[in-house]
Amino acid sequence: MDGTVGRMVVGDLEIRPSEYVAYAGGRPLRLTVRELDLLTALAERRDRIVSREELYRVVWEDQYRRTDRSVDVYIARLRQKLGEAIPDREYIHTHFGFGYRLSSE
Amino acid sequence: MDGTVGRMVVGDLEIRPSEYVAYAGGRPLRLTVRELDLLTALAERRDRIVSREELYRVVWEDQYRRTDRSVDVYIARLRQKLGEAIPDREYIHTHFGFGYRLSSE
DNA sequence: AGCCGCCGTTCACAGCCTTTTCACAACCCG
DNA sequence: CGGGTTGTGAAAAGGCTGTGAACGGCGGCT
Repeated sequence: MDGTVGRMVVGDLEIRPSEYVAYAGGRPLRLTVRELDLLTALAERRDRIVSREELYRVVWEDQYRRTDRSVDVYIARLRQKLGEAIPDREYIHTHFGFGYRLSSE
Repeated sequence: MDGTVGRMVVGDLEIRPSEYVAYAGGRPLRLTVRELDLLTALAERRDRIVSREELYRVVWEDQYRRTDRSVDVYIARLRQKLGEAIPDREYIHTHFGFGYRLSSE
């Protein structure tokens, strides 16, 4: 993935794509490469609704197939890890029929 | 739906079809796809009386049947959500026997 | 090589949200 | 008032999403 920025902050999240790390409330998250790529893609588009297709194109660098559930599965894993790190806070919102949105509020 | 514009303003409403969002008084509305499509169709024709048939053709992309109440039901839902967001203000007007009109005054 | 652990992909199915349909009340207008 | 039109809650139908689990590939280690 390219086009990344050195450092991005979304609420209590800090993402450093160039260093392949992300922090939640100061503590490092244990993310895999795909998870970090997906989180980065969302962070670069914070507060915007991003379609599954766009996410797939950017993170997987391939053409999206309507039946592919990869994005959903990785969203679930991100939610899980973010939820463990920072409870009582929803970062990733579902937009039914479109995709997802990472919120900074 | 196509032919949409990047950004439309009607009174305190702002609609951004390309981003799949609409704001009422600065706050985002929680609209479904159909609701947003219908609001967009009305906004594109603001201050004009639009027939049910035209709305159905544009939003549902299908031929309108006189007995179909879908447009009415979605108008009701839009009114509900707009009313919650901006009370004491009627945006969608009924024109008996013809259709509806979104007003900007 | 064989084993092990981790990661990415795919599948299945429950649960959820949206859309459509229906029924009846309320409304408009001649 | 009467007939057609519109408003709206509720239920049915349809489609989408969440998520645990299974599978296979890959790399590291002994």
